[in-house]
Amino acid sequence: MRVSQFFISTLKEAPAEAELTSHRLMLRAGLIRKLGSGLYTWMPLGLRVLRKVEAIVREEMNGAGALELSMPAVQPAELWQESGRWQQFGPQMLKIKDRHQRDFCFGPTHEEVITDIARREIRSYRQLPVNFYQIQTKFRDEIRPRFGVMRAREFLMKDAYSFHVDFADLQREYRNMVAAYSRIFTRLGLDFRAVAADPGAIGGTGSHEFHVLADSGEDAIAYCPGSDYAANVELAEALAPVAPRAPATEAINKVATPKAHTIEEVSTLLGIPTQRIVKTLMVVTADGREALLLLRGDHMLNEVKAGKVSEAGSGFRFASDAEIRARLGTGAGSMGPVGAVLPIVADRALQAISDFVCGANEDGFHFTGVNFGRDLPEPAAYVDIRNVVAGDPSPDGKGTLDILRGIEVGHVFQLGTKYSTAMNAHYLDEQGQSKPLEMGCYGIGVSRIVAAAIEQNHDERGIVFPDAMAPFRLALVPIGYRKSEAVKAATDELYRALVADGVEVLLDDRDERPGVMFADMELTGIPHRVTIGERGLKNGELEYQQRRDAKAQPILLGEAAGWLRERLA
RNA sequence: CGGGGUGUAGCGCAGCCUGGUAGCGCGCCUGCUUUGGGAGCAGGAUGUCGGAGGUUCAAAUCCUCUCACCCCGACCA
Repeated sequence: MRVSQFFISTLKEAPAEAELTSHRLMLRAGLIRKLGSGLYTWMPLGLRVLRKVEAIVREEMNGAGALELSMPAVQPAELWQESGRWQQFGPQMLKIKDRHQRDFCFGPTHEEVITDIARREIRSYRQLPVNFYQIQTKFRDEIRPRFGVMRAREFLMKDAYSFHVDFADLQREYRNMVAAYSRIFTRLGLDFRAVAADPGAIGGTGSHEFHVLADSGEDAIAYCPGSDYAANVELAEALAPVAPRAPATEAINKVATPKAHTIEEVSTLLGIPTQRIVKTLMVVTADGREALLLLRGDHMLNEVKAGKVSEAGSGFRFASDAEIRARLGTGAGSMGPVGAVLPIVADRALQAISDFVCGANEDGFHFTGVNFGRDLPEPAAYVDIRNVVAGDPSPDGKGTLDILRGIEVGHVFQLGTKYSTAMNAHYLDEQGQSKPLEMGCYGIGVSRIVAAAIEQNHDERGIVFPDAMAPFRLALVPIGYRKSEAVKAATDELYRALVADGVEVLLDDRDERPGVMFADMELTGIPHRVTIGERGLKNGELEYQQRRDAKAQPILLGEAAGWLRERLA
């Protein structure tokens, strides 16, 4: 491709709205343009990248035995009412009406449609197992779209759904998909990690996420350097402390802590480390029950875990200041469990705490020297409701945890019979018995991968695409293409040879100054570059440089085509 | 949805407080010169100042409403 025949539209400055590096670079490089919130046009250059990712995903899915199909993006409401998700999915689903005022949605996912296909088409165990997938545009009306295509409302997703006679076969296919995903992200040249995850709203018995590792990632991953343990922090278990609780040595004492409302402020004021302060949070469940959650001051509440304990239930929220005052007679900065009449949920770490500090349920006062079993009742149970932190023991007992940040680009679920039961998708087994289909589902955020790859691979000059997803493999940059016959002749000959070899080469034949061409080729992340100039041609040489290299190396003009063919193979 | 912020030329921004002819840089167009790291000179085009209403002799500027977008939280590929 010649730049003069293509469309390159780079920017020196990124629009002010773009904060994240990958978003800025995608805009600057002209890969995408924004249409509206969470809506992006993929420009020709960007679309080439997206198609590369798509092709690799497709190849590996096919290779793993999955079958591609294509389902409608617009889906009738009836299916969602049947599964119970028409209401449950909530405002994130874009609901639309047709001319007859019938309800539809723009598909945020396709469990319902595929289950409908399965119940119509799959009648016998002889048709199983089967794994269907598609690569398709999805729409989720996110509360807050951000970071460009990283969290767009309209995005490209590969979604696969498998059906099985029993759970054992589902687990077999699940492992098959995990292996396929690992091949996909490896081929894409990404540094990634598969981690155990919370199945969340989609439900089911087990799930793993695939994360591209990047400091800017929105998810925290707990992993054990000494073993293969890795889990989303949402899920990673914080073990109960092994050390027994030290005996109480202090008497309970009320101290004035004016203007100290946060754990940090109380710690500084009293000169007591945050580990010996107990943090009290008041929550209200969806059905109006109230409870207190207790955590060590240096720990953070894990809302996913807390949502699973009965006192909090699913869908709890934090109590408002007014509710706290009404129940405890104090502000949020001085609340505590001593004398409180609410159910208490204590984190496991508190099993080992003694002589601690907590709010006194009186504005501007805290207690010191507090001990469970003496100053307040021992909590009925200690449960895991906190986020693990670096240095915590690994749940597999093989060392300590460390924390990494990642961008979720894939998620696999064992759904079991959740949808097949709700939607009556059954098959007949060998004995002629009707059984619900066991089901798995497997997603990859295709468009998000592009952003994640850039997040992981860039420098001050721009994008550094892994070879496998670059829009072009090689840039030819002639200097004086329209001035020097020698440069033009050498460039055209090399270009023809490379095109004949099937190399995806971009020839910058614009009448631009060298700096402009270099800057554009680097910004857009093309991994290899050959510069052709009169200076080198005098010695029969061209210059070759990889995107990550600081300097170019000379290559002989006569051998260039062959050398590059080998190099790029 | 709660909290914070921004809307002025394609992009980045100034002007607003203290009302009085709408500006700067980059980009774009033309010409000449230049040509190994985002060129120089000369000339040029481009704005319903997000929208509506109000105050005023006069509104980008003050007031009210509204819309859009961005950032921080809960959701997710």
